[in-house]
Amino acid sequence: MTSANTTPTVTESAPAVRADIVEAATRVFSEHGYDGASMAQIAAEVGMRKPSLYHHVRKKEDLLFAIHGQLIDELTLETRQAIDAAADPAAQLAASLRVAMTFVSRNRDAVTVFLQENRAVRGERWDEVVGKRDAYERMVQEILSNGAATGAFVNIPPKIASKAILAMANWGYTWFNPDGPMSADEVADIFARIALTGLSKP
Amino acid sequence: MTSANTTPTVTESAPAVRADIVEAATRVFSEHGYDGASMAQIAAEVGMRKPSLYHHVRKKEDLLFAIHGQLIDELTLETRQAIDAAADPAAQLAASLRVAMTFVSRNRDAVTVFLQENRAVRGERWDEVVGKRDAYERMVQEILSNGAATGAFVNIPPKIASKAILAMANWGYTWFNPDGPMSADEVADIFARIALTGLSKP
DNA sequence: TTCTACCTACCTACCGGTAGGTCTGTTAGC
DNA sequence: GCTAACAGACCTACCGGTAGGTAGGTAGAA
Repeated sequence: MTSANTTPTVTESAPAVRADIVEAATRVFSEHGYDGASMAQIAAEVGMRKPSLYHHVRKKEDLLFAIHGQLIDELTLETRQAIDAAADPAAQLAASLRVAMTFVSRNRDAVTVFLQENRAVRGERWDEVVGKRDAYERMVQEILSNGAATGAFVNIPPKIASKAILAMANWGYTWFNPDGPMSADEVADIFARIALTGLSKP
Repeated sequence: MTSANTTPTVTESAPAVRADIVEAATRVFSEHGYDGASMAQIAAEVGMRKPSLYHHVRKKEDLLFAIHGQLIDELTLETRQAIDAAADPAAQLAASLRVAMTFVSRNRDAVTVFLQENRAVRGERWDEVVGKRDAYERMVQEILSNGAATGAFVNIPPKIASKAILAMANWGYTWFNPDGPMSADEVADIFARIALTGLSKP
């Protein structure tokens, strides 16, 4: 049994097919952008005609919504687990960066869509996703303020510092190549080194 | 007399009007994305009808091209000057970050287009822009390898480290608000602190 | 029979871009 | 100084094409 939708915005149907469609949409959106992609392209990727898509999906926007929701849920879960398993703020920060970087590496297309196609992410319908996105960022901010409280980190506004740290991992979607010379873990360790040393007290 | 174009890819006409159009396109592309934006919207922003636009611009793509070219030229120039005016690698790195961050702050729309709309940036026509973009990044990489050579910085692959550093500034386009509580300079100084400490030897 | 999953055919809206005309200010010839 | 030609800048009307989405039908499984 595949996972049920948290918000069933879409006509229920064979969940496996729907997952295939979302996956195909992820690839097509990533390559052509949300506006540049056509439903016909997505349909072709799944091996059906455009109108058949509408048997499983109500609107084009639903696909974008599904991609965003799925991604932020998975990333939040993985990060939460990594944080809980780490001993102190420094280890938590390193673990979060590692999760983020490997996540970007493993889900390049989805991350590309998530970070690049948020123009359409507006209005009531999206508040849920935006809220989760903020909650994710708050997890990182909390590590930073805990670290500042215990004296592990220098006293820098967590809202700004979190931007710097997440930027490193997020930006990976523009350049990181999983088949390149370095693994996501190796890159993450370098970034963690910069971040941890950069935030440590002199 | 206003400045002549470095590459006259577009029908010459009153240069001031053309500049207005590029500026309008920057706003509209930034808000709706390249594919989501229409020539009619851009025309309306300048106060004319769509067909009149084509008196000044040959194709929609020319506008994107103009935005990219203009931005990378300005950013490169400003960064070059800042680097040349700084004494040592550490100061150069801080200065570059400051230039990048204030640039993002001053040209949010253009930077948004530059960083977000590069799907269409392919083919012969764009090689020039891509080359300049790489050259910009190489400037930063050089600071890092110089710093590693003089012993100011720890020995981290400059290609990776430059990604981390540029990420901080670039990512600013997604969140930084010039009317917010902190100035671009203040944020840049924080980032520089993280980067410099993060790269310094233990 | 009824439901699911798919199809062909089609609708409306809008896109980038063109054709071709008009208005206006500048210049040339007398 | 007057007029005729010209060119730049803009317009309305329109084209071919494609987009998202719908109508309505069919084949097969239960």
